[in-house]
Amino acid sequence: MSIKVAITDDHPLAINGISMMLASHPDIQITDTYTSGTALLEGLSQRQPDVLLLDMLLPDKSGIDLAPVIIKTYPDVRIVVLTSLDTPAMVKSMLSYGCLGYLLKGTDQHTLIEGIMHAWRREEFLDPVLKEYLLQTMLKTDKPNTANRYVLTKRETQILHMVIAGDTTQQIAEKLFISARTAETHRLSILKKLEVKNTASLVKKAIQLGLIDYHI
Amino acid sequence: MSIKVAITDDHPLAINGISMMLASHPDIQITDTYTSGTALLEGLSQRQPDVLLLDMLLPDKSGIDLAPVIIKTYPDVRIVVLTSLDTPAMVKSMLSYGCLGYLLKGTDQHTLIEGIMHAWRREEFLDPVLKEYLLQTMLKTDKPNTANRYVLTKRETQILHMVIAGDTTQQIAEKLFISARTAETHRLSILKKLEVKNTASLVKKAIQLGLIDYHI
DNA sequence: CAGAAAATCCGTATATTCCCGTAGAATTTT
DNA sequence: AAAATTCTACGGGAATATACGGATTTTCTG
Repeated sequence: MSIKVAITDDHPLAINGISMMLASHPDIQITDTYTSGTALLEGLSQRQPDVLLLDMLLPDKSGIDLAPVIIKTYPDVRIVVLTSLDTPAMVKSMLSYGCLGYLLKGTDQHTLIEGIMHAWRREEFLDPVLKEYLLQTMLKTDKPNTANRYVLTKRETQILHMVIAGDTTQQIAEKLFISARTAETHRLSILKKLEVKNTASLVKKAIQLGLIDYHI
Repeated sequence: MSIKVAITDDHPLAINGISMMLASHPDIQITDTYTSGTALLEGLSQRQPDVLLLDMLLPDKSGIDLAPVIIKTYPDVRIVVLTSLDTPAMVKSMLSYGCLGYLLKGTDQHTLIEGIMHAWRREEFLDPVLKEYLLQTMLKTDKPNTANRYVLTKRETQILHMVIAGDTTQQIAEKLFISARTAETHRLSILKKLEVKNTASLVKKAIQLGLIDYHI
């Protein structure tokens, strides 16, 4: 038995660390490592691993965009999310897409291997630390069962980017050749979908969810 | 010659990776590893390394807050920032505080060791990738020499946090027992200091600068 | 202690965001 | 082809945020 594992993380340092943790295991074989979303998609078209360790924050595409595509195109690839992004909303989203595991980057060797093994057997597995944390969050909030996916439309995504770039509704309208009302409607839809009340929370949440690249 | 190196990163995985890269070097000795800002400060009060590898994003305190304190208290400790936060503003800030090196997490073994060596000799060292990138950014923007530190007062920082938490001016005023006008004035000061025009840009910039912790 | 910086307060005015709707056209899904 | 979703567009009104200018008290610092 040899489990083919691919790693996707924009930090070679992290890939290094993960590789070290897995190197000792006889049944695990690291076949590919990628540092960007495009590289990953390209590599997958060539050959598929059994288990894919996927980081959420990549330079080009976010994991939240990649996961659905990968699962649809390569249903045999089991995805284990391995990231530091640990908001409850994020975890829910990724699991609802069909990701099997969700590990935090602070995980230890034992948990990491356990996560990979579970995913390989197509069983769900959550980082124990995360499990505890989610439980606490659920207990504190009123709405326990909202499997929110935060799926924005193309237009909404486009406008979200412009909002975060600092454009006002008026400017957005001008740039997109639509009326300010329409731009406004989109902004409101985004606010509702992301369950926030104002622009400040919106920007924060969008960054939390990895919906946008906030660098530069 | 033995250089004592301490590592601070909230991800054990990253610490693992860094350790591996440095393990082979005969002159480098890893004396301490920390996963939080408080742990770091506590550890430093016991014993100080020659070189401190410091991540920007820590669970409790941000590197931008820690660096000035550490440099003031322990001037013998050379700080090398090792992070994925790579905005020009951020780099400028950290260097102006007295950090000697700035490396990206995507760095390779050779560069990492070079950075540590330079810092140990009290020489500045920038990741070559970052250098190139900064150059490009400088060429594109109009204002090349603004050594802006974005120093906010205590009150402003406090209010910035509340803004990003989603509070309105009114709510901030109520929570802090000040008039809405005052809260407003502070918000405007923050906008001016950070050179932005609206809340969306403010939140983004604050996160870029590492001024706030956007996790959870 | 003196001066500087910070925190507090206020008036007026405009700009922008947010909330409540409705509705036809285009696109995608079933 | 029918159903669902998305995109576009518009109105009225309330709430917030931004801009400009000025002023007093408190706190920090040399």
